[in-house]
Amino acid sequence: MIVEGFALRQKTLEDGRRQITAIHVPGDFADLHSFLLKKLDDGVETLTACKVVMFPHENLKKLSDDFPHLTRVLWFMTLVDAAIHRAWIMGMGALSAPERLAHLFCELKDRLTQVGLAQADRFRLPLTQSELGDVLGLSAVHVNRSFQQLRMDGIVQTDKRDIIVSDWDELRRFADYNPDYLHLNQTVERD
Amino acid sequence: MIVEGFALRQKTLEDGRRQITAIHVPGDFADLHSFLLKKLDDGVETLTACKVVMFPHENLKKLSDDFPHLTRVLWFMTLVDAAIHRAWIMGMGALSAPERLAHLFCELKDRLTQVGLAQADRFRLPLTQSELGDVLGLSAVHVNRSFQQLRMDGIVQTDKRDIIVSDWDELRRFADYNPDYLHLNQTVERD
DNA sequence: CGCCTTGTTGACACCAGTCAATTCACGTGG
DNA sequence: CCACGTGAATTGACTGGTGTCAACAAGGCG
Repeated sequence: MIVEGFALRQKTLEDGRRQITAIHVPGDFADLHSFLLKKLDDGVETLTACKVVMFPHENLKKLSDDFPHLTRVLWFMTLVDAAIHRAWIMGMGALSAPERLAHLFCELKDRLTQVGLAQADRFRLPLTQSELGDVLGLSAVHVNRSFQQLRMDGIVQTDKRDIIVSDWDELRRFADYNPDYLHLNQTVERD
Repeated sequence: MIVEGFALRQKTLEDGRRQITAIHVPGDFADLHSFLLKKLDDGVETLTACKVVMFPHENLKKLSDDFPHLTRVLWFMTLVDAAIHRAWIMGMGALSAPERLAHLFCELKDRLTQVGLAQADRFRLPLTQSELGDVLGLSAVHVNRSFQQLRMDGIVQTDKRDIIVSDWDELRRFADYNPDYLHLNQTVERD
């Protein structure tokens, strides 16, 4: 399923606590992981109106039988997903709340730029502060206070749901962000 | 590279903070992710004496050209890695410190049982409390206190580096643990 | 025996969660 | 056009979980 919109992947505990484990931006192959894992233990929820392109598992199976290179490209996409997971783990374990928020902004800026959905100084973030809390493992109130700190420090401005940053390098330094893990513009060699 | 021992995957920040993003148990294909991602941004460190079996990328390339089913099996293994990453994200964002520790114990018990390295009521955990802190995003001191709470609640005992649990179901309930994400015993269909 | 790593403990500071109230933005219906 | 309702953002007061620092105990090992 390829999504033309924003979607979230989340896990929910017995007592209602939930954690968002991935953010899918337009163009992402949202549940490619379910091709081989079959029953995926977490659910997907759309954030914005989404056009979805379905890809039946039989077709993927056939494709992976006949086109080794294309298979490697799809595999590569899931490996990038895993690398993003690791970056999030790093953020949740080692970064402060404002740093985590800043790190997420840096990542989304780069991912959205890749699909032409970010402007030079800003991008649209269709998440409420409460949802951001479920992404970062913070309470909604603390997300709000982290926002305020980034605004007071002058490294992030907001306008409605737009995130505005004039000096991305400053934000990247603040968040200790290194985009290598996204493997942007990398190609999967054919031979 | 297939490892016959314990190893850690970790990310390090500029200022020295580090976060462990994965624990490899004996039998894991430790850096299969680097096959297509090439430069992996995090490093691997061994915990115990390890025998390693190297697998050159050219061989993997050839294998994925000629054996679609085997390719899907390898792909599947990396998808399980990603599922484990998501479970860790869930734990770091939604669980308390003792719950996180208990959740990790449940996961390692199941993974070690699969390779015949766990006994019915215990398994060997070759990590210091400080390293556990870097896994769970906690300070070493707080890992120690979480240990004490689990011991006082009577759901975990320790003997040197052995983790001893008499009632796994109780521990699983405490940690809200569901092993589905490990996809144990699942096969990748050939046709 | 004495070092060195690991585990343990206490005191204290601070980051982050909770709860409740208020403001704000926005859409809807009268 | 305005009153109202709803969800989101914001604020304050307070609590509690977790980090930090420092000291000490407990083992493993040369």
